[in-house]
Order: sequence, then structure tokens, then C-alpha cells
Amino acid sequence: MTRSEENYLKIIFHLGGSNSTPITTNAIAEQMETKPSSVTDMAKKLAEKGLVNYKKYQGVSLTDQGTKTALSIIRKHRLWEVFLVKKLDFSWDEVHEVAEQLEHIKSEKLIDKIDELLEFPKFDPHGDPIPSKDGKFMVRDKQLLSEVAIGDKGVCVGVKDSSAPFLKFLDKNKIALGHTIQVLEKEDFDQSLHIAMEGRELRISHQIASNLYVKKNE
Amino acid sequence: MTRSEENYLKIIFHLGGSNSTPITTNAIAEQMETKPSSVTDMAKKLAEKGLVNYKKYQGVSLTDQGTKTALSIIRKHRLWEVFLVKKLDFSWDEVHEVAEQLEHIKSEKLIDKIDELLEFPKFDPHGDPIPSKDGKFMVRDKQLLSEVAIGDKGVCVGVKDSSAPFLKFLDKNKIALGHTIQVLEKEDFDQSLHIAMEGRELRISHQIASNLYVKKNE
DNA sequence: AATTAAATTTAGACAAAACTAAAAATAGGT
DNA sequence: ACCTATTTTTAGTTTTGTCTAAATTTAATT
Repeated sequence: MTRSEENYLKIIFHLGGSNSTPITTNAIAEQMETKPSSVTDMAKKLAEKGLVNYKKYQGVSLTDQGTKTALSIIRKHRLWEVFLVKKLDFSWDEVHEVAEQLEHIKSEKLIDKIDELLEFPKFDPHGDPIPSKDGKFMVRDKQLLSEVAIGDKGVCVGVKDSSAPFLKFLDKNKIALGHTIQVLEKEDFDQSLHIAMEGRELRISHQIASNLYVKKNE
Repeated sequence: MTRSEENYLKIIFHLGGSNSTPITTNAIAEQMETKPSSVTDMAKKLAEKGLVNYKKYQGVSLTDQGTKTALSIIRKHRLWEVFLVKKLDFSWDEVHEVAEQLEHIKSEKLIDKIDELLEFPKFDPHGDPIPSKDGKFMVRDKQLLSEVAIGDKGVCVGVKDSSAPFLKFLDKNKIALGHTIQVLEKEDFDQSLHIAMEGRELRISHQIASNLYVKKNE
């Protein structure tokens, strides 16, 4: 497996290509920041290796083998992110690009030992689930803060957008995973929210609320 | 800097190419497990970038910039080796190939944090010195066990051959860095040694003795 | 059903890093 | 100083992953 092949599989997985719904070459090209014609070439190669299903003009989806491989890369990526945050004091907005490199290190023992060192975490710093060695991962029933009803409470468990600017914004406003949030009021005009969190009240825009996941207190 | 360029610089450094003595393309090719013609191509490219001095048929040596770069890669390699042994319980015969991959990760913050986590080690698991950020490293005055006079004592501080088979042999015979060794007798016939170490006596071949470094107790 | 717009694939090319085979330069021995 | 053996370089290919431009297929609209 080359680095490039691994990146393709990862992106196809993220675009949902294991659910039998084929992904278009255009969509893949956009994510890979490359051209559709390059994607076609790679689709053929991956199909050759039995990692994707590919029919001309019909798009691409992962085979079982391809899904397994994609999950193992995602597992590595997310474990490295946890490592960087927990052991090396990286902030959650700095880990992605380093993890993009570390995820390609080839050593099963290495990643298993990292997993052990971290005491087998189930979620990465952005709240995304970490697949186990056999490709299983927790699906948490979470919802976007923007869809929580007025008066309801929830624990912040993840972010939808994990770009550095958004994460830095959250840091600046002391919004972090694990905090309990109650929706006090929704503004009809611009859908901004008035929320209570950790003993203080604040207003956040719809754009922020629609990129924060919360888990309702059952 | 591509991975390949980094590997060339590292190998040129190890062959002694910063001491103005140029290294032949043949020697580099052998270490790189490639052909001399490929080395010529790379020599041109590295010379172009100001990392090596290269004159046709005269061999290659590192410039100051090239030496600096080589040292930073060696620093990363050795720090990762320490990390693997100290934090993830790898044995010293398993670390090399994983460190070969990890040394190419590009993040200054990452390696500085690893250095800090390890409390700024000065030597790697094989006793080789770890260059500091500014490229300085300790030169320990050590000598091969095979050259120690009869009756003299020394502390085992490093290995010359750090291949897995040799390291495994040392483990099996409970020979480890930090142990004090006294040479009791040298066999004229085959230059094998009779040594005392950690309260026991054993015989080792010349080949073993000439791959173990000791530091004489001053 | 025909036409057009959009998406996708093909064909041909390129850059990096390697190779092989052949040519050129150097070094050693006489 | 010459010849030969060795080392090193050149020239031309290969592979991987990409690109552009052109051709083809699918989808959408009338």
C-alpha cells in the first residue's frame, strides 16, 4: 500500500463509500485536491487490487477489504491525535496535519503499543470514534446543537468542523468537549442561540451551533 | 526535502562525508542498496540545492547546510528509538526499522516534545549520541572491548554493530549497556576473551568483543 | 427524441527516483 | 608513459502519481 492509495481509501470512506452508494470521481478529486482524471487512474488501480468496486462512469465504493484498510488508517490517525494531545500537550487544532503523516507509519506493534499507552481511548480529541483493531467503533447518538429544543440540555461531545480556525474559536470562548450546555433561547431572526454552560451564559451564532455535537442527557 | 534526499544525506554523514573527505558514489550506492548511477543523479540534485559538494569523478561531501540537515535527521531517528524503548517497551533490536520511518515526519514541535517527554536523552538505546537541536553531540571516549588490556575494567556503553541478530545474541547472554566488564584473559589462538561481568564469568569470541564499546573507568 | 450541459474517461506528457547498458575517466602496475 | 581494471558518468527506460486537453458518456431539458 502506497501513501497515496491509503489517502484515497480514507477519503472514499469519509465520503461514505462503504455503504454501497458509489462515490463520484469528482467528489473524490475535490477532497484529494487533485483532478478527476487522476482519480480515474487510481480507481482502476484500487479496483485491480480488490479494494474498491469500480465501474466506468458509475463511481467508486469500498469493498470489504477496502473498508477494513480504510478503518485501520483512520484508527491510526485518531490514536496519534490522542497521543499528541494527551502525551505531548498539543492543542486539538494542531494535531491533524501531524497525524496525517503519522497515520502512514507501517508497524502494527507500534500502533497497538500507542493504543495501550493511551489506555485504549474510544474517541479522538474532536469526539470522533476510534475504530478497534477489528474495525468496530462506537456510534454515539449525538445531535447538532442547532437542533436541540429550547430548554433542553446536552453534553458537548464532538465537532463537525474540525478546522483549526473553528477549534481556536471554541478555545477562545472556553467551549470544550465534556461541558454541559443548555439552550435558553433561539433567535428567530438569525437562528443564533443563547446558551448556558459551566455557570455562565453566552450567545453563539447558528454557524457555530451547527458545527457542535451534543449528546442529550438521557 | 524528499524522503530519498534525507536518506542520502544521512548515509553520506555516516560514511564520514562532512570531514571534507569526499565519499565515493560506489560506497553510497552500497549503503543505499541502489546503483552508482542513481547516486550520481542524486548527487547532482543535492549539489544543486547546496547540500553537498560534488565534482564529477571526485565523490561527494556534505556542505555545512547538508551536515546540519543530516544531523537533524539522525537526531530524530535516535530520539524515536529512545521513545520506542522507554515508552513503548520495544526491545533494542526492533527499533531501527520503525525509526527509519518516523525520522521523516516533518514537525519541529513533535520532535522537540518527544525530546522533552524523554527528558532530553543524550544517547540512544545502542549507545550512539543524540545530536542536540543545534547539531552538537557528545563524543564519548570509548574503545572496543577487543582492545582492552588484560586485567582492565570498563563499562559497556555501546555497540558497533546494531543489527538485530547481534543485539539478540547480547540479550540472550545478558550482556547489556551499563554493565561493568573486566577482561580476565585473551586466548592467543582465536583472540576470544574470558571476561567477568555482573558477578559471573563468560567467554566471548573476538567477533563479539570487536563490536562492543566500553568506557574505561578513569 | 433531440440537444445541450455536465461529468467522466482516454490519450499523451511530465517529474521523481530508480534501473540497465554503454561510454568515459581515473588509478595502479609495470 | 602506457595499458588495463575499476570506478563513475551518461543516455535512454521504467514506474508511480500526477497533469492537460480532447473525446466520450450520462443526465437534464425542452
